[in-house]
Amino acid sequence: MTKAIPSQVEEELASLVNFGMYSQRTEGGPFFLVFAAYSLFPVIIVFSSGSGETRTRRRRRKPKADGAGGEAKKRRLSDAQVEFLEMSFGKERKLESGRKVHLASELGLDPKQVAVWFQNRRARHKNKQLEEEYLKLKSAHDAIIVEKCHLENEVLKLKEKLSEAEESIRKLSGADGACDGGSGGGGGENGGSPTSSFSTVTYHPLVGEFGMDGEVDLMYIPEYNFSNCMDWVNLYGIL
DNA sequence: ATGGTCAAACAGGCCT
DNA sequence: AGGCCTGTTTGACCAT
Repeated sequence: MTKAIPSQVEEELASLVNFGMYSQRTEGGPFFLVFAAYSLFPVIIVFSSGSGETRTRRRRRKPKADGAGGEAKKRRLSDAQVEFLEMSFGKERKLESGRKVHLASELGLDPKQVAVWFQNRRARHKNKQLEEEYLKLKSAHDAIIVEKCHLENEVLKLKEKLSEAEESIRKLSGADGACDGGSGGGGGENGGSPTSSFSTVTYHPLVGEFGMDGEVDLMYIPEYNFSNCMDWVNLYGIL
């Protein structure tokens, strides 16, 4: 039985509520900045679409007009009302029937309004949690990318050292090359060089040769095949 | 004027 | 059946 409030009641409530209705914007200053970050997170869309993708929602309604033909005005809650509701929400996020009625009478609101406020508040809370979760994952991801870059640099340095060492060995063996006969086996044409094994490594764009398997499924791996770690750094604006 | 953001309100499906 | 969740619409407000 969650029917629309009769228009008379609604008007009375509206007049009760009306008193500080627009003070929130005028006195609140740039409070909208608090919510500006909400639009930053495509991941939130991914999260939330996961549970509801099979639903089909019908298009809908005209603005509600009461029986007398008047327009139902949307009215903001006053600062005091919001503060009270926030306190209540802080104590308990669910709203059982008795508390709803009590809150409504305390605030001079319709119980339906209180219920709607709690619903919307829970939704905002959830969005904020998702946002925080996303930021945590992102910073973990960035840290891993940086780590990967460092490790790949280390690999490059080690490769250089290795080829220098190989060069020295070649020179030394060239010096007594007469002894090398024709067997050549061990070294052979691939030089027996460990570098060849490096050269055949296929680098995963994210985990490289270090295979951080446990982390992979947490990450977004793009199609683009990055040639080196600096591409990642540039892409993500890290370092 | 227009476009963006936010909260209030609504709609429809799901859950208990 | 009633409440909750999620997505959407609407209106108020602000910045440009």
